Amino acid sequence: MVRTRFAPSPTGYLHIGSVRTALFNWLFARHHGGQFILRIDDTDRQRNVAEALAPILSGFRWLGLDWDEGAEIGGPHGPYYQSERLDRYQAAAAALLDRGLAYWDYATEDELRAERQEAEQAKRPYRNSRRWMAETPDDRKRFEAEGRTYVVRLKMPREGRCVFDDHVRGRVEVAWTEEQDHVVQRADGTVLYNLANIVDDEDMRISHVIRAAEHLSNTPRQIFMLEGLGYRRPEYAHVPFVAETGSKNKLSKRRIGEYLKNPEFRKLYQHGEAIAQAAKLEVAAETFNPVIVDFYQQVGYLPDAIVNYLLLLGWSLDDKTEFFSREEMIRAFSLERVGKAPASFDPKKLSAFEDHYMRVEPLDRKVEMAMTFLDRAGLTADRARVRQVIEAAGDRIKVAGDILDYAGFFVPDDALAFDEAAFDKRLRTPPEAKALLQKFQAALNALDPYTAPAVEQRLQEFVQAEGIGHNQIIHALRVAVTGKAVGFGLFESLAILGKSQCSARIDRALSRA
RNA sequence: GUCCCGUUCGUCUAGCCCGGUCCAGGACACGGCCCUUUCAAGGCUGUAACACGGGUUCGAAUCCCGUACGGGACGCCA
Repeated sequence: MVRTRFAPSPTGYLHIGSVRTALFNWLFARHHGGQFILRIDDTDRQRNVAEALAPILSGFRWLGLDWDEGAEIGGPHGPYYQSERLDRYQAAAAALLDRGLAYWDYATEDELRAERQEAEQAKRPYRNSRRWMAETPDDRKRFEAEGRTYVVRLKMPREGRCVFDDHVRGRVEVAWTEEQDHVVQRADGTVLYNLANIVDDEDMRISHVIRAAEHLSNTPRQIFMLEGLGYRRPEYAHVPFVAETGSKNKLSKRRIGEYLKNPEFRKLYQHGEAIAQAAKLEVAAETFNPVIVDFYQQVGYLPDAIVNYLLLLGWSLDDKTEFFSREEMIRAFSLERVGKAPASFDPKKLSAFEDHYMRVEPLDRKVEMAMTFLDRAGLTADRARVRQVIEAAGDRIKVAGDILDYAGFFVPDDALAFDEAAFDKRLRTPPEAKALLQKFQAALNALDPYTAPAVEQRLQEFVQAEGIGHNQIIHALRVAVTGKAVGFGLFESLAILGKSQCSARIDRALSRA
């Protein structure tokens, strides 16, 4: 039975690279008809775990990555919060001591530092001297008589090699001499990640550990412990980290200032920022960041686009296929086709996926998404009109928040904002503009029905009768009724607004000019 | 410093394990033309890469060695 897991720390945000790892775990489990477990790597010391966890769980739900056991839903192998599992870890630490695989270390930090420095100066690799190692009650008494406190350290092998197979990297061999006597339990009894991790994986019957490559070096010490404790050895797959745009550095949320110097990254960010402003979103600087999944959720990206993009971040099926439905990706996914090199986060590519998915998104769903953005922006929008605008805008709406580019269709006529530069250029500057517009307004007002084709026909007749070019009327008309220099089809725009609104807006523009 | 890893068009990548079908395929981006009331979109079309140096071989993106560059891990963090 395949069982995979993802174990986020409750940090308050979901990093795009983490989601990619989670997605691979999810896909692998689903591909094999197994289970995906969402375990929470919190610690005793953390406060407000629920609060910090909420955005993470919300991100998972939004992306459609459902879990079979874990946070909020429980399951037969819980508890799924590390903070509630301390007794299990302590029992494991005790067992390691019992079996001679770990020892009580009474060294002070100063003593250890001195040893490290000494090794460094002698240019030889540091290795714990085990001078303050206690393995018997007598040893312990002696050290404790000196007022020392202890931590529990692994008594790592000092010869031979650790060998394991990795679904991504192939066979991995590490000399045990490369390994330190790692601490597994602190003086206060709490345990460290590596121990907690193997205990959890054992208890939760995890069959495949799919995690970021930075954990590769944790693997030998984990294998040492789990074999000593008689646990099953899971299969491993270490997937490369997600790199920055155009570099090989690990993508980090803190370096956003740096990333904004990249034109493509900045474009992605500013687009989102404009939407957030128009929609009056209260965004936290902490999470309003294209490195964090929240960002996409907030400005109205489609989860399918994000997931499809993330899938190709380090995985590919062949040399052609790019688009995968959930079913297709579940069927096609395999660890063997995960690449070994870091994959760079590419904002352009992500936008391209978003474009594609938005294009095939059913109209009703787009209307639904757009409504929430209009709502937040404080615009009272009629559903039928939203639908018309979305239809007319077509693929100009790349993310749901883009509906706010067409806010002009949802404001009262006397509140329409004009693009001043366009207004000057099209209405104030050309000497004949006002007269033509006024004349055409009269022609439009006589029109019935007021449909896009009818408006277009009337315009053709008008330019012929007047002996003018299209350009002499079209631009002025667009600015007058939409306030903007650009937009979707002018005739559709007029038809959507209707005769009375168009006429009122033209009146207002004329008096203003 | 020690150990491990990576390097294919501007970008993301396929191909590498099992050498010839690769004068390297796809996508995105970019250029040109067409279409066009603006902005998009669409159609056609084009530019563009095996990090470098040796070796093995009839033949190397693919195998071996070295160099350069980049990265990751080296915690009483997770």
